[in-house]
Amino acid sequence: MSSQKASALSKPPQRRRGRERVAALLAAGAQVIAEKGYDGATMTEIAARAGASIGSLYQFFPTKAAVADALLEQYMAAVHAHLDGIEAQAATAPLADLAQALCHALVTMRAANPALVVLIENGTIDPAMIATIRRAMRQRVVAILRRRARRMPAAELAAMAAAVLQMMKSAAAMHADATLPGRKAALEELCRMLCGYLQARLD
Amino acid sequence: MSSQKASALSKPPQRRRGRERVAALLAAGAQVIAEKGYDGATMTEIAARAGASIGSLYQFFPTKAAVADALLEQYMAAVHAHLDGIEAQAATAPLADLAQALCHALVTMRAANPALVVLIENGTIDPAMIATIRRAMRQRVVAILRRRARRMPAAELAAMAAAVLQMMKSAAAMHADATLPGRKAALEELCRMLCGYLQARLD
Amino acid sequence: MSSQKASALSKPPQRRRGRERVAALLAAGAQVIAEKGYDGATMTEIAARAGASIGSLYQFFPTKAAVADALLEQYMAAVHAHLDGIEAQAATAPLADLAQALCHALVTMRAANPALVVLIENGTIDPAMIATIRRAMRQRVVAILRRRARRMPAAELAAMAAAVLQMMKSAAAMHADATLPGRKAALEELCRMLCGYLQARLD
Amino acid sequence: MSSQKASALSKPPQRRRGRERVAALLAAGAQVIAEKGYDGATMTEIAARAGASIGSLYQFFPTKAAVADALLEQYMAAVHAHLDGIEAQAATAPLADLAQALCHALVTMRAANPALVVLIENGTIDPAMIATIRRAMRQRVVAILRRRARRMPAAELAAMAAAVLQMMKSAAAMHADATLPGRKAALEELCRMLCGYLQARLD
DNA sequence: TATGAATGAGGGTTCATTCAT
DNA sequence: CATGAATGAACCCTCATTCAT
Repeated sequence: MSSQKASALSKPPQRRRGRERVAALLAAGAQVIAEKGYDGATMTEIAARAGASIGSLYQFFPTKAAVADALLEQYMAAVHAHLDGIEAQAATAPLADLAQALCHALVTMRAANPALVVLIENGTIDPAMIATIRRAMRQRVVAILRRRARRMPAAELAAMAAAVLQMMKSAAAMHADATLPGRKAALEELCRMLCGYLQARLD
Repeated sequence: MSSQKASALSKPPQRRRGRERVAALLAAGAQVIAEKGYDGATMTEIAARAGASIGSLYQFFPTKAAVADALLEQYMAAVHAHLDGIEAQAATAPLADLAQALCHALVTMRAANPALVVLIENGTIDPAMIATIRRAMRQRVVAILRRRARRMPAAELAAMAAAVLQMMKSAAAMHADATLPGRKAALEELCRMLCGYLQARLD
Repeated sequence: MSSQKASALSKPPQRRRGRERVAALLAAGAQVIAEKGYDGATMTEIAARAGASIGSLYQFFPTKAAVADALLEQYMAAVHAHLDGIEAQAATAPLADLAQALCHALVTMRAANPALVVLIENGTIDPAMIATIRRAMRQRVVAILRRRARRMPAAELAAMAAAVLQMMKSAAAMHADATLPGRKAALEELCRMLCGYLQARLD
Repeated sequence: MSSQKASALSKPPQRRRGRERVAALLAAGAQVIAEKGYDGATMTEIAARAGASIGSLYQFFPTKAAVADALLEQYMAAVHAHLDGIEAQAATAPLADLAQALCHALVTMRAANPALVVLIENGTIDPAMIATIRRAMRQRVVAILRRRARRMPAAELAAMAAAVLQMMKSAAAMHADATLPGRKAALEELCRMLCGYLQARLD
């Protein structure tokens, strides 16, 4: 979003005290946004929930969008770390396990960061940034799949990856829907579908 | 509340002029909400885009939420009509065609009613209403699948339906993502996955 | 309020149907105003409660204020009729009875027309009209008292009347205060005070 | 809610600037409400008349009602302080003086705080709160009277107090009615009535 | 004449953001 | 740096009143 290198922070904090503040503010931001959505979240409440004043909040995040950006950054780092783990085992693990791992990946992330979806799904965030995020995600899945399909043409791989990624999102969505009866069985069903697909396409 | 079908309208229009207004307002509402999301949409803009005054809008829709409700109602009617068609052919059509039909179902609906997703996905709408809608959708898919799996136990059918429904949503989401390169191929891939799954489970 | 002779009606209704309408509208107006106050009352609700359309309401009352004026007129007629009765007996009745009658006068009126006070007390109504009403009331009380104090100087009589009028209002206010414990006893106390005063001054 | 006294303020001001603002806002609120009534008073106008922006007003008063509540609180404090003075002398002062003091009490208060009556009389304010206020007032008058009627039974005392309180209100109302000719004489008449009553009942 | 629809100024309230201490 | 206060555009919604059928 910013033209600078990365972080959405206006001035990265120098002292320890500052770093703690930022962490608290981000945590509060995640909470509030998860509860009320991006539009519903107020800077005032975020600050309050972090035990800070609005002034303090604005010291570190010059904009409401900056809070969201920072959260997104943080989240994406976690997601990528998680995918690193899967990629490392992708070449050797049984396909069934790979399917499981993929299905669980976003489930875990979403459960841990309920604000994630709100930020990505809702149209409020800069579309360019979500496009970037999506592209990165696809590339990660491509990389994972390539471990099992060394010579598949790039286009085909890309299509597969897009499909698989959707499955991963589906799993997360399903897991998050508390009103769904038999949620566990349904998740397994989804996983089975993915597994069958992978077997058909990769073996 | 009323003995009639329900409708979010405060006072259903009685003159022709009124009925036209309501239609225009609803269309405008769909447009604006699709463009800017529920929170981003403004009653003032909806009215303006319908060529009506703000007072006119409120004459028929007592609340911003009422506009959303009315849209949802309208959309769900369309979706159900569409699913009726699929259900009618479910027993006889080849599985591949069924898979196709399912994948296309929400794609079509979403393309025709871009506001739908905004309303269902964003947390702003009454959760109870969404739960109801979801339940209805699941039942529809269950009904469709049952035509091909007459004796499958209910629980198993339900799990399958949930998975299939997610695929339908995935297809719609994919179709809507303009930034996805090779979107057509990816959609086919998704459809293939669903088809393979149905064959494995229903035949 | 209007420069015409009297009634606040825009066009006094000619047919019976019309007269019934006006009566219903006025009754509805009284109800709504009593419940929600003048500002809180809406023309729409008044019309609805009378089973009429706003259009219809405006046909007879060109303005919200016109409704109030008409009610006031109606009320004042009733009050004056009531005072007529008291005046007729003022010369002969025992002082205690006179005190009683005076105390009850506004109590009765207020109970029968709860909108009265709202209209007179709240500053929303044309002050000139209230002034007129108050003057008339004072003159009525003066007339009543004069029956028992034939030669009292006018100024003294006026002062007495003003005081007595306040007692009458006090009684009505007390009677209307549902939260007052021992309301009945308190009212009697008030009446006793008035009685004592009348005896001291008139005998 | 807070452990402190209560106050209708959302966030009690902490800086001097804030405290001054609140005072100015309250004063403006009193003015505007006195002039136009509670419903007629506008938050915008209150803010403007205090030389503040509308946001500033809402910083301290979360609601229009909160302004009224704060005023009421302030007024009642003043009234009670005034009654303290009367109560202190109630035991020793001549009855005529006591009557005078009582008659003047609300006259003074009302003259100093014209918004008081508007708030108490008009039905717009939370009825529970006025009930509370009324009860408190009655108890104060009871306490005053008890100084002169040590063994009067509670019920009788209560009835007397209610009557006396009405007299106090009547005096204030009379004093406020600019259209009343011979207002001074009328007030004296009222005072005389009260005095006579007290002599009859307390001596 | 009766009715439903149309209008739009105005009201209360919110909130991102900026300032002064 | 921290904090509380200030600002005002914008929002949702109401309602007296006027029109057209």
